[in-house]
Amino acid sequence: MRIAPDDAPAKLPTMGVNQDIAALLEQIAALLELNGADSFRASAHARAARAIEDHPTSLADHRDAIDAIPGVGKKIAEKIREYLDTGAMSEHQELLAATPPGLLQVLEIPGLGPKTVRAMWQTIGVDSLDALRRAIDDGSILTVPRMGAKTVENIKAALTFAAQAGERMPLGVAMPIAEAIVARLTPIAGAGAVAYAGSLRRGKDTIGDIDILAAVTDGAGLGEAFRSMPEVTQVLAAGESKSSVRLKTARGHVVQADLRIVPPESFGAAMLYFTGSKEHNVRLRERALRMGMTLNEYGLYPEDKAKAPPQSRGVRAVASKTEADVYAALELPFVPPELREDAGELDRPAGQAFGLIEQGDVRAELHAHTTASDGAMSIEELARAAKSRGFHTIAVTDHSKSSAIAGGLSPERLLEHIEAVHAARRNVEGVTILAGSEVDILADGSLDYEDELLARLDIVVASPHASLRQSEKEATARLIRAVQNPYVRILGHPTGRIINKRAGLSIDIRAVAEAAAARNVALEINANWLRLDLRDAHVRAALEAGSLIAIDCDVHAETDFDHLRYGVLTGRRGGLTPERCVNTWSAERLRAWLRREPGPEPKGPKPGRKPARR
DNA sequence: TTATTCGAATAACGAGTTTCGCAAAACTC
Repeated sequence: MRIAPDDAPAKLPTMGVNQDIAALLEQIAALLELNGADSFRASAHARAARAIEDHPTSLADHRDAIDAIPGVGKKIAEKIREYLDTGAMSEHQELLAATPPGLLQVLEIPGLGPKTVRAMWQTIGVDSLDALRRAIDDGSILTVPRMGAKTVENIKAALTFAAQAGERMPLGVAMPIAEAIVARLTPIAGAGAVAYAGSLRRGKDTIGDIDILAAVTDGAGLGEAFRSMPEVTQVLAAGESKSSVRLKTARGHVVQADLRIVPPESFGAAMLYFTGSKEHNVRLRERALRMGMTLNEYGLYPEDKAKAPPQSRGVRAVASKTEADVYAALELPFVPPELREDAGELDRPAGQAFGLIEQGDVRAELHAHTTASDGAMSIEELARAAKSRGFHTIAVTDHSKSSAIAGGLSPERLLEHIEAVHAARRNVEGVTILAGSEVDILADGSLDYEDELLARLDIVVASPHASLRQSEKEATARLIRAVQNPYVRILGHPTGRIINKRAGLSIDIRAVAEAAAARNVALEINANWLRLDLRDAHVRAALEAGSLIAIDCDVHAETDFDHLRYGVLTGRRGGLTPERCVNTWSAERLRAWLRREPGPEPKGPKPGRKPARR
């Protein structure tokens, strides 16, 4: 189905057990901070929450694996078991009883940290966003220690910002904004370099704020230009080397952007620092210390125990100019930005490259719609567009009959459509046009067309579109049954999530990927930036389970081909190599895979007859 | 709270900017 940004919001969190546990631990971390507990205790809970959020298997089913997760120690493992047994964590309940729940929202406001929020609570009883607004209005907020007129102004602006900005911004919204800023600042930087960094460069599916780095000898003009861009609504910081602004784009997006200026010789070290993740940087700095060096955003320096930072004392850096220099000096392989998450990427020995997929490797689009269902192009227009992008193969996969609002094809119309594809082949040379279908996976895991009809297709993409609020168990069984259909080649947008709008199916990705691997079926990364489904953690788990991956743009209009970069970024975050991605294969290899005999029949009662050979 | 390393004690990155109140805390990435 065509997914556009203006789709009606429908927030329906259907969370898995891991997500529930992660949310609880996250909240415990915030509550600990508010109660003035040891900050290391708080951050330990936050770290554990992140680890569990991305853990591929449900902790409910793998209780013995809990202690093995890095960042989860004895105490937190106990709390998780308590939750699995009782549905609650007593420490969480106690903290909640001792802390007004509204304080958690106050803590979310940028610029307000735990110390300040706690002070406001203890001195004037601010216990919610409403209470905070009242305290601002009646001036009582000024009686809080270390609270002045300027801070109050900033809080007011932050409240407005939070109301406008809402959730984290999708990758596909943030990227063009960042590129526009870079394009604007580059001429001003002269010989210097300007680049975006942060979670955007790491390719995360959503972005908190936009980070821009400039490497120039004199940055005064650049900082000024950045702060006076027409979209800027507020300047948060205006230092020599650092500026921070809030801006509102012409399309109404509200976002914070930071500019950091460093001397050209520090560009690599600064890119590392500003790209993050913070956790990755901490590991790098710890490693540097163990090797007798210290790493900051200006470079990697010999550690000499002096208090003042080395760059201010004219100490010569061991490495600083490029990221690769710094990694090499730390005896590490160059880590692609997408993998810098402190998720084991530093365990790889130097000299062993990651070999991740690149956009140029992709030679086929295997999920596209035409005017026959809800696409904007005819078959021939689609084929020519694919050819102009350098693809050797394009699959026409219009919707099946149950997707009525998307103009799904009846069996009769599908037969006609197959003929139309065959006819188009005669008119468009130089690209292979596959006759396929994006077939709905019904709630019970059966498909929307009979096997006899599926047998006539070159490729079947099976996707869930409805019943997206099933339990994890039902959803997993549903998808496994779908990949076991002998004609299915790709499992399309497996969870059906829409970023910031719909959580989608919660699944045991490992079980689904194992079933797919056994049948030689590929799991799709839907590259549409509102989907990015599979998501990064799922890709990693799928690869570990031995599954193939497809990256598809789910093309409905010509510009949808441009989404490919987001799908590739997501694949890279999951550690995807070209070999494991069917879209990178030669036309011959792809053809052989599509025509292959299906894998062994699943165990247990057989759902259907043996497939006929096509 | 976790991970690590002298196994019970210890460390857990590093810098810029703002604000408040005149040196230092707080916050952010």
